[in-house]
Amino acid sequence: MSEEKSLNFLEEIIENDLAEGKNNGRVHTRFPPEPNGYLHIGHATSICLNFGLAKKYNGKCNLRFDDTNPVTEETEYVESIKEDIKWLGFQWDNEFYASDYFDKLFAFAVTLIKKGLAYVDDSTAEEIAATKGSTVTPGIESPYRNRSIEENLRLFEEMRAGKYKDGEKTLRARIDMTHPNLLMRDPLMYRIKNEHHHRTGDKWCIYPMYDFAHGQSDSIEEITHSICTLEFIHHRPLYNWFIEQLGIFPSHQYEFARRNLTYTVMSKRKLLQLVNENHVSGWNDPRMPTISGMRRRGYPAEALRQFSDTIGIAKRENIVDIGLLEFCVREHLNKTSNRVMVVLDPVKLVITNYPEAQEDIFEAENNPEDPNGGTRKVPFSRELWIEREDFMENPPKKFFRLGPGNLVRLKSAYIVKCEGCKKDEQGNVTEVHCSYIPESKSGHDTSGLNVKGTIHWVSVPHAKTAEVRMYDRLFKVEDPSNEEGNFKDYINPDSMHVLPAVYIEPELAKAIAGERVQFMRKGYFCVDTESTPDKLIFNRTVTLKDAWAKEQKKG
RNA sequence: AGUUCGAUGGUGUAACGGUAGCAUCACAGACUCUGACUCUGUUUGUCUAGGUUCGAAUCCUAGUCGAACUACCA
Repeated sequence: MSEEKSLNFLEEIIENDLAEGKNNGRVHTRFPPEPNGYLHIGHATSICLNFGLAKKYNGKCNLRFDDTNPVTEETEYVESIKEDIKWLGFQWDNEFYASDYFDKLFAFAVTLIKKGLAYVDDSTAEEIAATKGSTVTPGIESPYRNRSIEENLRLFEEMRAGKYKDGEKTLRARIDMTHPNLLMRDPLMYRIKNEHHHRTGDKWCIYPMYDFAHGQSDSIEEITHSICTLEFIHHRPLYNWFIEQLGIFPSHQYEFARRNLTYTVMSKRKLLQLVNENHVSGWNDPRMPTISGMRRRGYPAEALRQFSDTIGIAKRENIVDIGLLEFCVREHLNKTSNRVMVVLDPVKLVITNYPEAQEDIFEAENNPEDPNGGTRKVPFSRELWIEREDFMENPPKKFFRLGPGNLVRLKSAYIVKCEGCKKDEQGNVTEVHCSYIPESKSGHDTSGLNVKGTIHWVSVPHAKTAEVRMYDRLFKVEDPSNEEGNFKDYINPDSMHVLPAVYIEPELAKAIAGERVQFMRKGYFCVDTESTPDKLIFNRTVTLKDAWAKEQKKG
């Protein structure tokens, strides 16, 4: 019996609408990005919401690019957005562009002019701002507000025909300059931009403002539930006003609070800065909170969807702990990724009683969480690489790894007993010496020994190498946008640490780009897109939880 | 200051007048050929003050705190 999961507030609205027979039981949502940047994890939430709701209620979801500003928009962004949505596991029912509606929007504008509800204004941007008023003072009506319908019609046609320069004239809605909602004080509908548009080319030199395009675009597509973030709540009365005056399909807008994440920034403006100023390698840098960055980092789409589902949706301010995202990533990766042995910070282990010419080939389980995960062959010899941190000459009480006299299991191989180490003049350990117990062979252990610690290793003569990029949080503080000064002052200088040549078990050399594995006891890693068979590159997706590190911190 | 929205453990989210629940985090323990995973247990919360009611996180009033709005951006 499955637990009845409680509905979020949008699902409640939809179920009420359905119960009342609104829109003939139709549910139609849309995801409306502006193609001026790459999608980030916040968009992922919105995508999961819009596509998820459509799916849940047997409805449809459009992808619509809100491309009303030719200056900032590019085809590159359109392509990346489509790729990200598909990768997340969603397919849109229709692909539309606000620019598809430029003719209709122009006609809407003409309709409003004819109703005396829009006028051409010759005021400059500064004049319009100055007469806007404020939250406590009313605005002042433009001297051009009462032009005749005929004159407005003529001037608007002239605007379209290219008779005027950028900024010389605008088309404004004629609403109420004393309205408490600043957006209702004769908002701009059209502005002149003699710019080439990524889709309409040079057909237009006037472009509708977002506010004059968005609501009507939803209406044209007969979107039943227009879901957006909270900051558009003040725009809703304006969208409704346009829809009512035009007498077109009444889409209804609902707002939710955007999700913020700790240790990162989410605004496109800030992300663009990180890219342009080379704080990161690009929009898909694995440290970026973009969908493409997370994909490259190795975050599975399932984890992003799970995360979106877990954090839910509401209308209150929030900042979600990035640990929650990392939990979702680990949870999925734990079930799906193969285990391999990689030594990141090596020191040599010599098994003094193991013959020099000898080697063993062990059969190691790929994934203990997956019964069908299969096995792989791992070669073993007298000399192995192990992690430097897995040996201590004077270990503390709860240290379960190698120290003089200690017994430790070499994963998938033998139990060894530590006999000491070799050091250089500076006192650095150069070799750890052990003896192995032949009866303790993995899978055929008759030694009767029970050891507390297990460590990973790579056979020295068989080892291959790879570059590993150890990623950490991009920022040092939880909420960089809310700190004193510039958010860039809080960039974590150690957000990427490159290990040029770590030792990997030979089987791993076959890994291909995008492949995700668990480096045993170290974390989840993913083969980077820049990786080649000659030069393997791994990105650290996320660490494993580390109870020992925590124990040490306690001191 | 005005308008609008909001306030439940550290974080996120439920409870729709009737036992404050879930996830994560933290802590303790069990298990372990990954100090992972898994399992068990524990701590921590209704912004404040009044009111209505047998009963209030929920309804009412007042206050407090937070956010958004004053781009020819979206």
